[in-house]
Amino acid sequence: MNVNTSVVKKTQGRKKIAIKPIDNQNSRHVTFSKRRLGLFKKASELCILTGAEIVILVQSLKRQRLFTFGHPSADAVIDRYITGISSSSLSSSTTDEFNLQQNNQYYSHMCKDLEAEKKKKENIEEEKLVNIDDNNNGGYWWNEPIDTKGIDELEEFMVALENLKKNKDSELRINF
Amino acid sequence: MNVNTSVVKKTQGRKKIAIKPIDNQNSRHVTFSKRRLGLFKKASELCILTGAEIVILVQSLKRQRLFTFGHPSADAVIDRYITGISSSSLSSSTTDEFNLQQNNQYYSHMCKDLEAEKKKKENIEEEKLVNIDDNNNGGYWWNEPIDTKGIDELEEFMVALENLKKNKDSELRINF
DNA sequence: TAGGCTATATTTAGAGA
DNA sequence: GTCTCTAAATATAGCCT
Repeated sequence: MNVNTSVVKKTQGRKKIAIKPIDNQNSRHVTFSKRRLGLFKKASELCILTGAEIVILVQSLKRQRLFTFGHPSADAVIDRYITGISSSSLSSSTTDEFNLQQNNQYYSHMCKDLEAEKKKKENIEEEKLVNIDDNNNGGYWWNEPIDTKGIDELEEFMVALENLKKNKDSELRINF
Repeated sequence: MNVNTSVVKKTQGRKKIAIKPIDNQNSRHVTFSKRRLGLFKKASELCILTGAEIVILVQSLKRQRLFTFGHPSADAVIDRYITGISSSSLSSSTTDEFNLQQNNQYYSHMCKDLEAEKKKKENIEEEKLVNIDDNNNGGYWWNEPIDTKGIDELEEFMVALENLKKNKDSELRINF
């Protein structure tokens, strides 16, 4: 009277878990993926709702893959972080253009298109940068994972970023 | 038969909102605070659950206040990001020590103590760094807001961080 | 290995203190 | 500006495909 009779719940639903390291390799990976996505979604909502500028770097423990989220773009905000300049509100198109170039080497996606993008993820290698809503909110994006072998590119990226930083006084003095 | 009779709901409960810029200054601030906290909490959970290393920079639009979250510490991960080094898994205590020093100039809190800390937030100016669980998970922390006037300190911090980066080859070659 | 599917665990909007 | 309280909106753990 229990095997497969009456109203058997299809799933147990979400189970309560303790916030402690997940031992099982597989579940940990699943959780990592799901929650990383959730985190980025929350971040994008915070961006849109409050106009905040956010950067998130997430590095997986095992795979050493780096995921980033940024609005208006990770490098723009990090750059601002590094230089200590808070030139306020909206980033100029000049800066954004620069950033787009910088980020062009990664597979990038717009926040709002996450759901759609996920469905054609197989073709992701082909895409370089998808920019959709760049007038109002400024555009959100995040990188696809860059495994350890891609670190060289990352390093180049950061070198470029640092150069940007150093030249900011003369070249990127926007509204500060 | 409606004013204040029978079962009147105490609150409307959570209302559904559209993800678009909040016009009302006050609600936007409230939302910013609440969701920023929620974001950091999610991040800390992701850290603990999957052992990921995370950095989050959040800059408010109006006040230009900078909030950061980091595990094992923002500077450590950013540094790794900058140098492009992914020396894997657990950070050495040496690095952590360094980071603690670096972060010491900010009001820092441990993730797990957020709830408790909030209650004595008034005394926050007095505290410098609260480190609680530094053996297993490595320790999480986030900064209290640093307004525009504190940018100088931030700049100093980043300079120190960059120095760390430059000297890494000779000084901080841990396990890479 | 990643994508659906519920049923719950959590988060949080709105209002008050 | 912050903290609490509630009820409803979301996020997501464990399964299954």
